Amino acid sequence: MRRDVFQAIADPTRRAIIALIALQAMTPNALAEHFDTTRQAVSKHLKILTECELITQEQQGREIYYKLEIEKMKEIDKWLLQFRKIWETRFNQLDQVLSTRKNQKK
Amino acid sequence: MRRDVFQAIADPTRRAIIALIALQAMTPNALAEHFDTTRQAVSKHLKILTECELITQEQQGREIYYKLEIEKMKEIDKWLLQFRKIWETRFNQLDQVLSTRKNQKK
DNA sequence: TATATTTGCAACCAATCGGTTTCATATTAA
DNA sequence: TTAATATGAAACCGATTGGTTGCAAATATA
Repeated sequence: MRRDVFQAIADPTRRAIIALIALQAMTPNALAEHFDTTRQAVSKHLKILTECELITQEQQGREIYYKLEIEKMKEIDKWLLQFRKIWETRFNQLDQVLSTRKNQKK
Repeated sequence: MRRDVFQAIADPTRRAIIALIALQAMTPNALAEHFDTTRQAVSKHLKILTECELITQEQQGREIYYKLEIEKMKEIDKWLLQFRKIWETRFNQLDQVLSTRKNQKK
């Protein structure tokens, strides 16, 4: 069972769940109201998100509040770093082109 | 056929392909040497990456060089933005706690 | 021209995915 | 205590995934 952050955010419903509970912790029932699926389907998504430690649960009576583990989201950011370096370099190169043109105008 | 950037980066082989061609454009054969699969499997991954416009091809004789469209990678960065806001805010909050403690020491 | 190389595509396959319905369990309210 | 509510787990299902093998087409080389 491959279960990592990248596989977790591949599904649009899971991305929406993440975005929702990023704002505030929510119960499966409350979450399910936002989607066109059954509560059980949402529960399955929550299970997957829990398995890759993107979310944690907090029991409150018979309700369970799920909250985002924002630290785990940084893993994606970390992977992106290598590419951000590239596109920032290209931006700088473009910057140089522009400033060179400016100098030529002088 | 759902085909977006998030689904594309869900597979570890595809993430590796992206990382490789980020450094320099490569042919399917050259890429396949880096993996424990057939060239055809790599070709399938390239097709998926092409479909979501993460990579483009450039024919050179009978060889085809695939290169990364770094701009498309920014879509992931863009989605991450909403969460980066949160974790930066939390960092600032921690910062405030630390500076408050400093003041208390005075 | 005949042969080798590079590539994409089609057909097939087992495993996984995302969904459903049904059911069991735990907690709260009447 | 009984009924309602909130939840997770299991069994099932069709579609998709990531892989394979075999083949056809295009280009380069002998």
